[in-house]
Amino acid sequence: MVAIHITTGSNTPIFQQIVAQVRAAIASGRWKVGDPLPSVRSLAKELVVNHNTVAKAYKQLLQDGLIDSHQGRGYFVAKRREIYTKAERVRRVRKLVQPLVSEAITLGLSSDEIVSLLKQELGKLRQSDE
Amino acid sequence: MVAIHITTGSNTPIFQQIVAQVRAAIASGRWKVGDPLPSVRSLAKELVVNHNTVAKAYKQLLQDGLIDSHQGRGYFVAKRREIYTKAERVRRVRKLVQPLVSEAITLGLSSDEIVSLLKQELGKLRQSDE
DNA sequence: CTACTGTACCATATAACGCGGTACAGTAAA
DNA sequence: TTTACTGTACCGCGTTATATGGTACAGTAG
Repeated sequence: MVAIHITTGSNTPIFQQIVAQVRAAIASGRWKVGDPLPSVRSLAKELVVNHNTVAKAYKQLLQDGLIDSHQGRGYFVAKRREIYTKAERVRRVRKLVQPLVSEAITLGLSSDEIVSLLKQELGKLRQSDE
Repeated sequence: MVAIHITTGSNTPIFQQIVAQVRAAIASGRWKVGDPLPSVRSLAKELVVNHNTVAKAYKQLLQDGLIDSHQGRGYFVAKRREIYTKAERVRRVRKLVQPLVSEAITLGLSSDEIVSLLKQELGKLRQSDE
């Protein structure tokens, strides 16, 4: 069991769906440092997609520093590294927050509701991160 | 002055950049109900893009119910309509919040920092909404 | 040796994106 | 009415992104 599922015919590319879900699995603590990821070929087989598509997703995660690769052994959840400066990390998150706020407000949600939803999602994470 | 600017060579399509910025302008209160949007052709000229690209963006915003169109007159910021049920709106926002949380956490931000960033962006909005 | 890993290619097909052009209907002011 | 704007709908074209299928090679572990 891998707990990754994709939706073909979606507006978001398959490889991005994989990236997002691996990222979520790591962020939530479901996958811990050192845990092996499903191999490129096995995950491709399970999702019924091409192995190149999975490889593309893993390549992205590797570049983001979220996973390590060991030729012949596989991919593993990486120890958290600071690949960006504090300012850069804040900048990146802000860039994600802005469209979220715009959409949520135009959808008719109140500020309190938005904050509440965020806290709710944050609450789903494990406290295991020091 | 229109206060819309795009970045060519970005990973996000031009028409989506336009959608996001119009949405932000409306959400922030900078553009109010009834305000005319720049015409398809004039905005296209200003951004140095094709008029079809702007039309595509406006079509999206029209479908989202954020703007009204009047043939021969132009586009105008629409009165807020509830085109989705409460549950559906929450569901949509949650779908946006989840990847944000994943990315922010894996980037190394604390929950408090994330909440703080959100509140900060919310604070930039006008209180003019009823 | 064998079967698994990552990794790197290649060619191909399809779709998305953006451009340029054309066209037509509605609106408003000269 | 004429003119100059508006939205709107096409068409074709080129470029890029996405995904597929195949092949190949190097490293790892039993």
